[in-house]
Parts: sequence; structure tokens; C-alpha cells
Amino acid sequence: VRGPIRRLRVVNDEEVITNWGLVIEGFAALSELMEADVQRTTGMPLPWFGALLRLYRTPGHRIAMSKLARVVNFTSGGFTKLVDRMTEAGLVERVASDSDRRVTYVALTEAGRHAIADGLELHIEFLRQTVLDVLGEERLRELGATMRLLRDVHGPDFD
Amino acid sequence: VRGPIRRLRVVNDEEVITNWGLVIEGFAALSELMEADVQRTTGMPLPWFGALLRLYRTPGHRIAMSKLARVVNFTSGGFTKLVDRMTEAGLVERVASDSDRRVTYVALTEAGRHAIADGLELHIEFLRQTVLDVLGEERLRELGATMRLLRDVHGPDFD
DNA sequence: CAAGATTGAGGTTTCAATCTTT
DNA sequence: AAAGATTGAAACCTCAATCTTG
Repeated sequence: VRGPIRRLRVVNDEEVITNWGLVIEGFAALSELMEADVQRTTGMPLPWFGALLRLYRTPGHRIAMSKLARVVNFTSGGFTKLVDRMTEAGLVERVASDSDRRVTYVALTEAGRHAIADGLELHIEFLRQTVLDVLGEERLRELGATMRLLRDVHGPDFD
Repeated sequence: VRGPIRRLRVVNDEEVITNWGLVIEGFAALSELMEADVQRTTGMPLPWFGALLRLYRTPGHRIAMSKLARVVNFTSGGFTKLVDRMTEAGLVERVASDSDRRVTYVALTEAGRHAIADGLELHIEFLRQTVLDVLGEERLRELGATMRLLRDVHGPDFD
């Protein structure tokens, strides 16, 4: 009686590298397009759009500085200056916390709410054309599910 | 006789946004891990690793400045300085072209070849653990195929 | 005049140190 | 002591202008 057929490394190195390389390249291509589109339609850089979007989709439209910084992948110090510029532009404002005087909230202003609402509408149109129309429904859902796996395993815990 | 059932916008806005958001988050999570791992194992920043990897996987181990710049998503000016630093570190060297005196090639040095060869081995191990082991073979291949679609449609043509 | 590469100026981000509050 | 936020210094990248070569 023979033992079980052991098939270690069924996927060879080349294939692992290649497939993840495709992820990098595809994502880079789309990021560049997205950056340009957001810049064109809203006039703001992509990081602004990302931060505003998070605020917009959060009940109360406000999040603590340090938390939003983590969510949008900024360091604490870098985010301070980002918020400085967005405040300068009138899109957000700082709000002191009542319960903990260490924390500062970032909140959408009326102008910021309008800016992101309008921008989001155009952005969705962009995503439909560049992603959904290329992949189709089924592949898009699969893609989302797959990337969710990676996020849940490796992503930071946003408590 | 009724006409065809038209089902426009079967995928609603929310789903499009959510799925692409998962791509962004998953990719960000893995990029951060990868950056840290490359930094730990090779001591170099991620952009260096990417550039060296391209050189390593190219016959002759040399590529024209402007072409490599495009491949790794750098501007011409930014890439000049990146190569300056990598040359300083002894990993690459500039080589003048015989046929066209405008072009300068970037070439791997002996030290660079060893550095990327060693780094790549560790990097593959990292990808197996963080990507392949999480997704499994089938999902990884699907993911690669899906992202290839996006790259081919939206990516730049590397002639 | 177009293409490849470099340079200097300017803007953005990280890092380490600091201050305040818990 | 630890966490949130800010600051100044340094690193990195982009952009526009420049130089050289085709």
C-alpha cells in the first residue's frame, strides 16, 4: 500500500509572484486613473477625497483625528497637516471632544458635505465605467470577497 | 407580446463602492505588511525592491532609465534621484548606451544581484504565507486573472 | 523640434521629540 | 506611564525648466 501522494508547492514560486504582480499592476493602473478623475471632477487630491468620503459615510459626519488617520493610512503627524490644509480649504473643521480633552474630532463642514456628495456621484459613475463594465457583476463581487479575506486577516483592527 | 426585461443597474451604487473599497483596504493592508517585511529582511524601502526585482527579471539585468521609471510608476525626475540613491548604495550602476547617446541604462551590480536574489527568496516565502495560505490556489489564480483584466484595459502600454 | 535625462523649487509625508490630558 | 495631537527636521516625490542628442 502506497502512502498518500504529497503534493507540496503545487503552486510554484513563479505563479505566486506573477499573480500578486498582476494585483499590483492592476491596482496601480486604476489608482492613477482614479487620481486623475477625482482631480478633474472635484479639484482635490485623492487623499482628501478618501478622508471626506469616510467622514461622509460616518453617522454624525465626524471622527477622531487619530482614528481617521489610521483608517486612511496616515501617520498622526502627517494627518495633522492634511487636516490643516482641508480646514484651510473650508471642507472640514476641528471639534473638541467633551468627554476627553485629549481628542479632537474632524467634522465635515456644510461646504465639505456638498463637495463630497457631488464628488461621490461622479466617482460612482467612474467606478461603473472603469471597473464594473470591465469585470462584470460576478467578477466584481468575487474580487471584493477575495480582497475582504486579505483585509480581515491582515488589516488593522479599527475598534 | 412584452418586450425584453431590462435590468439596468442590477448592481446598485452601494455595492460598487463597497466592493472597490474592499480592494483598496485589502491592498493597503498587504502593502503595509509587505513594506515592513521587505524593510526587515533586506533593509531597503519597497520602491528599491520593486525596481531591483524588475531588473533582476529582465534579460541582461539592465533597462533604460525612462522605461524602468514608467514600469515602476515614477516620474522621470523622481526616478533619477531614486537611481542616485541606489547607486550610492552600490546596488545599481548607470551604463551609457552605444546606439543612442541620449539613453542611460540602469544595470544591476554584483551586490545588487545578490541583494535582490536573497530578498526575493524571502519575499516569496512572505507571499506564500500572507496571500496564498489565506486565499488558496484557486482564489489566487482568479484574483490574478481579474486584476489582469483591469491592467490590460487601463494600464499603460509598455512598448 | 521631439525624446531622454537631469536639476532646482515646491509640496507632501514620515520620523522623532514635545506638550497636554488621562 | 500611556494616548492624542502637534511641531520641526529630514526624506521623498512631482513639476517645470534645462541640457544634450537624434
